Amino acid sequence: MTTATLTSTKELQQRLDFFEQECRRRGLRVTEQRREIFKTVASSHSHPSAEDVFAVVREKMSNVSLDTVYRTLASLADMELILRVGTAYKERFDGDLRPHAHFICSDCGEVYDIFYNLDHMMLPLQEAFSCGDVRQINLQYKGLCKQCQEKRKSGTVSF
Amino acid sequence: MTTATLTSTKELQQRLDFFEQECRRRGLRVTEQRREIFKTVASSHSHPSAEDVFAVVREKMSNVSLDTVYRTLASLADMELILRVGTAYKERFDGDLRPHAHFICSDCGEVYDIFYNLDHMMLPLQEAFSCGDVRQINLQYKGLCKQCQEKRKSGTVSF
DNA sequence: TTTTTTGCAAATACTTTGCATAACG
DNA sequence: CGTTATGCAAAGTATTTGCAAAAAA
Repeated sequence: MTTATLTSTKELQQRLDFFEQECRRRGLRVTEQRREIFKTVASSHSHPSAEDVFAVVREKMSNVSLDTVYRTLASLADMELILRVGTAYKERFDGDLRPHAHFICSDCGEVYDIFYNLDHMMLPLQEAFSCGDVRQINLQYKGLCKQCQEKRKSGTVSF
Repeated sequence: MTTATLTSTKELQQRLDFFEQECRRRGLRVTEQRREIFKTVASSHSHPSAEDVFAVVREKMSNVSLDTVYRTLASLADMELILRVGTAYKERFDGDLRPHAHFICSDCGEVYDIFYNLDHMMLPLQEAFSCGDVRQINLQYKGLCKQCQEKRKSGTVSF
């Protein structure tokens, strides 16, 4: 299995610079909390939850609050500076067992089917099997659905 | 975009038969609630949430409870008769923006990185773009990690 | 100085659990 | 009849929100 190279100090600094640049570009203020929260996720290789991030950041900033961590993680994900492993929405179920992918709207959470031959998705399967017993392959395309694109254009939402 | 064929009555009946067969094989009782909940998800094309399923089932069985729906959906997913669109765990974040896939354990929720060239994942992208503006591709392999496999073997958990 | 962000506390959503009764096999 | 599943109510997690004070630009 390919091992991830640990992020170097130089690389991390570059990412921090880009983070600040992106904040400024979007008119978001570069606060100590945002910087620490971003640094924590950017340098972690363990896919931390909000609570995990909170625990780490708390060691440096004893007064940071959990809701700031939630708010910041959400905005960092919106800015595409970090990724969500899941979908940020309540669980949904699918009774269609035919192989297919999903488009998931990151604004409204709507799920659309994408039927397509997914045989080539099986290629990394051998890699995956080194982690455990693979029972299901889940291919998701995340982004903004047409309706939410329109809403952002016309409305006050300005992300 | 390829359109899903609506599940025919015959096909649905076959799936219901298989559902009963699977319940019996695992020593689970075939109750009216389980049958209705399975039928609802199996014949839906809208990726319903637990609440959605509850609302539909309630029309036929006015006294069904939401916790039964939750319990049944969980066991149907464990039996692999239906799929979870998400991961059934709290959200986790990833600071590594290099393209890679994830193995996610359906028992403990642990996430493992799978580094692999994902260029061929881009193929269904055109399909996905008909739904909206794709910002991220998420490839998940779900199953049991090695540790949880051991736990099931040795312990009392018998799914 | 003006506007955004934070921390606190409280509220909300979603999901799970204990227990007595009902229902399956 | 013995065991499993259900419904009810209550608890438990995860996440979000309103608001006054603090901090960035």
